[in-house]
Amino acid sequence: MEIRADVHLGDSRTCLDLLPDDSVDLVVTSPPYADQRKDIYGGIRPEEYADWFLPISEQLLRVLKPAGTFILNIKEKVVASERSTYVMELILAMRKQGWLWTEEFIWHKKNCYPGKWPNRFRDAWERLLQFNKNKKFHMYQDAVMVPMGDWANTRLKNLSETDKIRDNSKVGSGFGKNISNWLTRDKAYPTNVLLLATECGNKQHSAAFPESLPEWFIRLFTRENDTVLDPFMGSGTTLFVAKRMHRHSIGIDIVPEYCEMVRRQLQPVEPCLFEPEETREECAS
Amino acid sequence: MEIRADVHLGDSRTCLDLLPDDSVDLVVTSPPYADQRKDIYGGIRPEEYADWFLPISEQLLRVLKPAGTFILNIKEKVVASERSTYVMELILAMRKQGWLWTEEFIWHKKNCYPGKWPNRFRDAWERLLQFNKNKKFHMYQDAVMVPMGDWANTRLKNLSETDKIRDNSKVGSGFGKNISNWLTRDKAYPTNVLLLATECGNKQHSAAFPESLPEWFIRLFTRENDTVLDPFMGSGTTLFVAKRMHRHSIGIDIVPEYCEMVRRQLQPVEPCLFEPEETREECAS
DNA sequence: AGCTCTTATGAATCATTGA
DNA sequence: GTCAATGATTCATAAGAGC
Repeated sequence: MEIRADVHLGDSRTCLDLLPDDSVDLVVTSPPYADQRKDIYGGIRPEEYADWFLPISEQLLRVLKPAGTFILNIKEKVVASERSTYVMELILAMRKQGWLWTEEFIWHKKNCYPGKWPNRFRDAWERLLQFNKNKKFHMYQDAVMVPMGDWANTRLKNLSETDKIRDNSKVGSGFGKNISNWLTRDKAYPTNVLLLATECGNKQHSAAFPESLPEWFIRLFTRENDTVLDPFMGSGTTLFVAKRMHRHSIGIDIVPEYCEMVRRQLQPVEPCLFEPEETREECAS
Repeated sequence: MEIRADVHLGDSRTCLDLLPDDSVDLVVTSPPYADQRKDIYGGIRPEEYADWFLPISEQLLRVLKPAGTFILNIKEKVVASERSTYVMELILAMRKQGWLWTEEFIWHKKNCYPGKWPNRFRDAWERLLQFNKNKKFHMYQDAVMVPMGDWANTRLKNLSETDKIRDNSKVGSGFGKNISNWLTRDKAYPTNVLLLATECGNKQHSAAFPESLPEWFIRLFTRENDTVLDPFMGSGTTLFVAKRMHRHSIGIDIVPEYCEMVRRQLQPVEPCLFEPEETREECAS
């Protein structure tokens, strides 16, 4: 079966109209935070954030399947020495819209941004809010099991001293490329805290989250041939991960350059081997 | 100078009247969560939680010094498959009361309670909400610095095995015995995520937080001879830590047994050596 | 392959300066 | 006075080079 990956250029406030009701199994996205990156997205002010986002979440509620899940990655910024309250106000408003606020996962960032201020420490965590349409939803817990403490004990001997000291609890994070290779009897269920590093690669999108983040939620809330939606696609991390995991995906972004770039990278690489030079260059870019 | 540790038996809603204005440097407490421990505290329903807590926070706002800090350890429970919103509503209400919501620290629990549910993972984190009266408050950041990664990398190899083991797992959360002995250039400021284990001791109080938790905030927000208040004292962890760190402390609890127990344990142990048998027993209990 | 060393950089925050 | 732009500050991690 062919795995689809559709990229739509446009504003999620209008583009989501195109999607049919009850057609998406998982929405996972990281919208622009309030007052951030105003050069690209227009910069939503904290006090206007809920009003800006609610029409979008209303559409998401429509296109999501009854047993589907919506994961929202967000963090409030500091305004005048206080944490903004717009995320809390958004949660309260989305519940009135009909969403269930099922859970709040924490992304504990191993390598957060440096800095020093007189009355504040470095911010090392973000929210991963889970919303659902119904109390019953699909959750494939076995797909994200992590190696047990025993594994960590034996394996940790081979790690550097730094690793031992700074991070001696590998269980509970739930990440790793080779999770599927571990045997069931050696695995445990993870917690609602995700301990992983921010991406350090040279992504052109200024706020790309690490691949392991959508990967974990796609694994947890979908199966093969399900459909994943990211209404703020950005550099396309969610779509690439979904394709690799054999899930259909839909991405929406308002920036033409992102859409072009993602479309290009989504094309299969293999055919290039049999095509003339000039085409090969385009595929390789 | 004598370090005071006062224990008041009674309800914080009325007992706090006894304390003068602007007299406390730090409030750190873990109140009964909604609908928890109803056998002891009466069990506050989630929808009534803010109304129940607001008179107390109003008193705390009064007794706190202008440059003081209020740390509130709390986590919403799950009600009907959803996270309750009473913590968010409390934050919004306290801001209207005059509090500044300066920061939200995360307590990342290394060893959280085991268990398995069909649509939920283990809860491995709690909120540590920081409130202040003013934008300017006392914060002694140097007191909680942690060794740097590079330091661990290069220097630890030269330490003995004993030293390695003894210092294990203290890094990253700002805890440890000899932090003050390390040179300034080898230390880094911590983040707003506290990675520490839940206490495994056989405390009689059902919700005792680990000593390192109040210790960290006492170190960060007070100096010696300052005053720390815990309006929900419980087993008295905050008071014991404060006394050990040479801070005055005030504890309030509605349960007579807790008050008696804490008063007993706060008495110095040395005099028992010169007292008759029956008194010694009481001190030792 | 392993190990060490170097380097770039990531949804930051505050104080100050300028419009 | 309010708002916007700039500079100073800072550290864990991944990736890559070199041996």
